[in-house]
Amino acid sequence: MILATVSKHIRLTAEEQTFWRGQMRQRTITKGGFLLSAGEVGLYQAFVLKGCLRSYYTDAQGKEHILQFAPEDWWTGDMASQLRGTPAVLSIDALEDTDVILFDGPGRERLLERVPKFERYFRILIQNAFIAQQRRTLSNLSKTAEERYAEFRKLYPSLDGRVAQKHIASYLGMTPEFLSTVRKRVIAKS
Amino acid sequence: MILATVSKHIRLTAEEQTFWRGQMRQRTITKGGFLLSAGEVGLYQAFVLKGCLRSYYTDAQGKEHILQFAPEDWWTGDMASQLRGTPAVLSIDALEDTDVILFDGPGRERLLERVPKFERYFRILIQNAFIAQQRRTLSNLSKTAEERYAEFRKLYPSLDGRVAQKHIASYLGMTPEFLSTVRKRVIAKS
DNA sequence: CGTCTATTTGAATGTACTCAAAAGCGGTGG
DNA sequence: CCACCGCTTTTGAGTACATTCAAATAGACG
Repeated sequence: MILATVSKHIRLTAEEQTFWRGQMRQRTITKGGFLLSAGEVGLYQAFVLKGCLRSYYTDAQGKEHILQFAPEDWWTGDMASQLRGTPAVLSIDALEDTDVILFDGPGRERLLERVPKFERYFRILIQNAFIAQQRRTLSNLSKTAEERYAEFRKLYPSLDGRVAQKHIASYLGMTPEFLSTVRKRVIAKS
Repeated sequence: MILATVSKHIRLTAEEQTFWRGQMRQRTITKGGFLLSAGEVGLYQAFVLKGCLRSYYTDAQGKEHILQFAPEDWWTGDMASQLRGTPAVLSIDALEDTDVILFDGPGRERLLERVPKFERYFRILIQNAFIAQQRRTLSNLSKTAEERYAEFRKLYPSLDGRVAQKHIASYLGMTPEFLSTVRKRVIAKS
């Protein structure tokens, strides 16, 4: 559950937990449904309880590039858009029927005001996301396609085989055809 | 100055400013000198007052991959290492004689304890860094070498021509030879 | 079962890399 | 002040990795 995740980083009183719950809404997104379409303002950050979302960018040629998968216990959202109220660059949709908990900007602000400890929680959350993102940049710069695929399987153990290969290819920045040949090599080795 | 940068995001009393100053140390790193060598624990986050640092990763084949340039007004450091006390993956050295302000972990904790508003400052700081890092990942996935170089010139206007091209190539994930040909094309267009 | 989409396979192409050599540039010492 | 040295950048030829396009196979879902 989400409170278990939160309490790994900060300790909350019963009253604070209640308030926290009051600021969030729950929703189910059916497979193929959207949490956010590029161009809208991304009102929510979402925590995935069950299922899997993907956030992606559609380039000028109409190609989709997956920035992140968000299976169970991951947060996702277009942070730049929510924070600054600008149109979202990212789209977010569901690869499976997915249950999420949603946080809007005002809800977060109310929470931060009432329970300042959450500043810490959010800081740690984002810090970890940032560190992970840096690692990914370094991977892109220094690793071969084969190594990156192997790395993906470690990062998202539950997703290999669960999401379409063309999506994994998109996340890794290669064509599905090429990933197909890479897989043969990687799997042969393991 | 750094306090100008800080006060863009949070308001500080004179007393808080004094306390903040007390937690930081200033240092000069001469060209070629190191703020951090991979393998050590990265004790500091650095704010650059003047000059330019680079943080980079050295891969198994001994190739260097630049993660970030930090000219004036940028923060840098190996966050994962500082936070978790693990050996740094990154090295950080000076491309020019560079004046920095240093923050160690305990200093930051004291500051957060005494002036909790800084949670907010650090959160915003990291949030922006995270958003920027996501943008870079998307660039790597979706843009051509030419477009990425053009983007670099926008992101670091002061650095093109100021740092060696081989370093820019390393940051962009291409060979210096190839960047050289890319430049010809990009500059011809502008 | 049949249809639609995803994955695999293969051939041809292009983009970026390696290696090698020439040209440019900056600093240092004679 | 100029000549030389070392390092960076440019140029070019040959190569490798990844892409595109096309077709065949396999899987998923109604």
